[in-house]
Amino acid sequence: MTLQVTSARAAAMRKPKAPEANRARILAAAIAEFASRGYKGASMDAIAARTHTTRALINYYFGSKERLYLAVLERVYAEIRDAERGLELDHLPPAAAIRRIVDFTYDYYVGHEDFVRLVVAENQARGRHMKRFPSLRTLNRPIVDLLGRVIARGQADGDFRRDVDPIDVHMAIAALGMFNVTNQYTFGTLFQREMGGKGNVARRRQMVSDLVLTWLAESAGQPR
Amino acid sequence: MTLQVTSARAAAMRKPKAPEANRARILAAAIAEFASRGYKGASMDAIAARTHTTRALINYYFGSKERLYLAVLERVYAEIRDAERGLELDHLPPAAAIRRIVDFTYDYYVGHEDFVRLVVAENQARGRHMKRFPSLRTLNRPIVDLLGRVIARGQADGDFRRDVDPIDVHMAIAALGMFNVTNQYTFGTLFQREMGGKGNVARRRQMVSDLVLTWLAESAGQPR
Amino acid sequence: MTLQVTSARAAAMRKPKAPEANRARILAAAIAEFASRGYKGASMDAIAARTHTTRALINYYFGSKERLYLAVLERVYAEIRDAERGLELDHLPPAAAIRRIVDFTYDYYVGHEDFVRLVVAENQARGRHMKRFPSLRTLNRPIVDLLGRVIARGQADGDFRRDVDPIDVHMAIAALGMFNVTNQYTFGTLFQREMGGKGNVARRRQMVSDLVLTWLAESAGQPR
Amino acid sequence: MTLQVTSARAAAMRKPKAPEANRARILAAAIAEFASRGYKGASMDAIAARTHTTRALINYYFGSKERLYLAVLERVYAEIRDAERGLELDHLPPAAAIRRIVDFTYDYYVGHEDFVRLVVAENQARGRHMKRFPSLRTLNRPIVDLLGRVIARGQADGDFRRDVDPIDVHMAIAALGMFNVTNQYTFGTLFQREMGGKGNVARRRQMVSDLVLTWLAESAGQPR
DNA sequence: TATGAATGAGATTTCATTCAT
DNA sequence: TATGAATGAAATCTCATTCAT
Repeated sequence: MTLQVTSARAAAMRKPKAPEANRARILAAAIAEFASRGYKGASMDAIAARTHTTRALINYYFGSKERLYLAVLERVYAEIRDAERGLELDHLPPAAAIRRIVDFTYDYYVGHEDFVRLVVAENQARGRHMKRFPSLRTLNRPIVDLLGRVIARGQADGDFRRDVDPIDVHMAIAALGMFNVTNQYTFGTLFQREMGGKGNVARRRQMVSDLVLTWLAESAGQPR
Repeated sequence: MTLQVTSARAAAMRKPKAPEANRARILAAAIAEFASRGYKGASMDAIAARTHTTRALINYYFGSKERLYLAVLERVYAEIRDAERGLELDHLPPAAAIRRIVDFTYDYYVGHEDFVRLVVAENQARGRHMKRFPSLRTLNRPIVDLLGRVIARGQADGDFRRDVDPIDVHMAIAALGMFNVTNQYTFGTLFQREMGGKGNVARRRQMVSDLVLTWLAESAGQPR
Repeated sequence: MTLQVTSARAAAMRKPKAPEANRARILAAAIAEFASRGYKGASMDAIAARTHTTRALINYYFGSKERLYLAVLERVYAEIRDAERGLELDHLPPAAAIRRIVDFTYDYYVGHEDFVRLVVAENQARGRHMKRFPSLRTLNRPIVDLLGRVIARGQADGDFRRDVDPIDVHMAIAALGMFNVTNQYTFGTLFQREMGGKGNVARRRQMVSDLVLTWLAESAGQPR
Repeated sequence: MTLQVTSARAAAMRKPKAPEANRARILAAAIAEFASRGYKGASMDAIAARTHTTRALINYYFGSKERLYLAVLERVYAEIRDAERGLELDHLPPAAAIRRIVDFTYDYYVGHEDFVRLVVAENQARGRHMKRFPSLRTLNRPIVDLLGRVIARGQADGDFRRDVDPIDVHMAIAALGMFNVTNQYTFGTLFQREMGGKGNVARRRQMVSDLVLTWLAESAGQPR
């Protein structure tokens, strides 16, 4: 930013300091910055400042602001996929497994606001980047398969209704969990409700399980 | 930019054409622009161009970009409150009234993406404007009172469970309805689901009613 | 500034509230504003705000920003001329009369910073307005005649040197008095001296008299 | 202004030509511009035009208009300090040394109107920048020490009065010298006097020496 | 591999002035 | 006599990107 006038600059001495580490630090800073300010609001300079590098270096590593943003999206989706893969549900009865999935999802959103904000930002951008870059289109999510297996077990037990699409269930869980984070400011202000990670998180989270489980249990075992 | 000295400039014809109409057109264009691009991304020039006016005129009317944005927020919240007030539910049985509320809310979001996007943008900005301007903090919403009355009737009939907070119910309805719009791009792409106003809207909307009603009906009439 | 949209505006009722009083208030506000911020820095809006009028009205009264500024200059020079005319010196011995002139001038500058600032601003503008408008060029100042008479009396008494130009004396008095006001910020900061109306004003003022009187007295009564 | 989307812009040839020279040219142009038009009146564009660079480059070098202005102030004060340091007075008798100081100061102001105008402008701004930036507050000036030594020698010889504060003497010299430059337009017009570098500069300058020296000599050698 | 230098586009805001009424 | 409406011209600052080294 500031210019230092060195009359005779020594162009020779350069200190190549672990490019991978640099890259990782830039990516972490970019996640925070894009999550915090959105794509347009994010500043390459701010990211450079957070990492003690320069705009030029970031462009050198990632090519452009947009490609950096893509790397960010890829990273946060990879992380949630990894986390979902860690869920062990097979030893749980179906209803308990559903509660486990809901709790995991709800808590993940509460604990990873950056992820939530990035997803929202991408939607506000109408999925522009996701559309243009195939690498982001193929990201599927383990959570749907897990849900599918649990639901099947519940149906086999006669505890869950029969006409259930796992994606619908995931949508409901995600919607209820995300709203707690995404709309915390307007909803909290308008209705005097603590939201996000504040207030009675456990209670709000349990309501999500209850909603899903009562719906799954309805008419189960009855001819339709 | 240019340094040439325009000593005496000839000001061209002015046509003062109905200031109210101008103001209204500017506000409408601002709603679209802010909803489409967010606060930072929105351009005063774009709004001026959409309305065949100038940046200076917009500042003359609204004072600054921020105040224009506030006028936008106030307007869209006023509109949804007005719409909610138009709901007539007293002649409907409780369960039907709930369905009516859900349908109304769901359809309002689908039909007013601008509103949804503005709410999301304000949340992404961490409610900065809502915090700073008292006029936006006092906006309450009729929907909660309506819900409260319907729930009370259902409880009186013994059809709804007893421990129900209307704000919780509104939160669930809003969450499920908003997600359909707010996350349509990422969710739609990742799980190959048509979202927003596309695909089987009625089916997704009905699932919301079902979720809420099965939850409301649970344990009703039983001692707790 | 703000726009109030009155659907059907009553163009009839106007309240003509003493145009002269308005004009005077505007002029007073303009003196303060131009003195405070300089010609370029002064804002027509600020003047309008100080007087609860509008930019348009000011232009209506004075024609333009420049003509308003001219009226300001004329006014403040008229005021100092009037004040100078009030000086009664004939009954004082020459040396005392000189002290009286110095004190008056010094105190006038200290008590009328607006005047001083306007004079400085006009000089910073290289006398542009004074040059262009004849009405400002003819402003002479009674102080020089007063000084001339006092000096003549002192010379007649043999107390003052012979080769004295009253304008030179006025220049010295004005320079020493103005500097106290005009350079108070830089000089005060750089040399830790209270200046302007602060600190030991009487002492600084007396040094001016002393300087002038010792100079006037030098070689007096001696053949040259 | 224009809304057209320049998707991929072809950046033209750049010629990085000696950053130090650029910086120096910008600073020189800034001195002239700020001195000529004051802080507010100065235009970054004008400075850019004078140096065949761009506003953006100036911001790149100096950060902002204000910081550029600070660099200007620092520079001109550094220059006068350097010039003052060059004065050699020890071989001169006290009275002659005083004349030398007066002549130097008077001529410096006449020959460096930019410096004088910048000092005046900063005072008109009420020392805002000097206050805010510590680097400008610590600027002291060698001239006061020089004066102090000369005065002490004169007192030791019994030629100068005893109760003398060198800062007071400098104030008088500066006031009389600056007035010749700062008020040249109004004073010259009102009293038909050539001022600044015009007219009988030597005569006006000598009057300053005379004033100071007669005052310094007064009561010298007498018990007080 | 890395970076300082440089740039052009774009964004908001201020402001004096003018016109129709 | 007075004013609301409207405007064009500046002015500053930010920013992503690129080039030469």
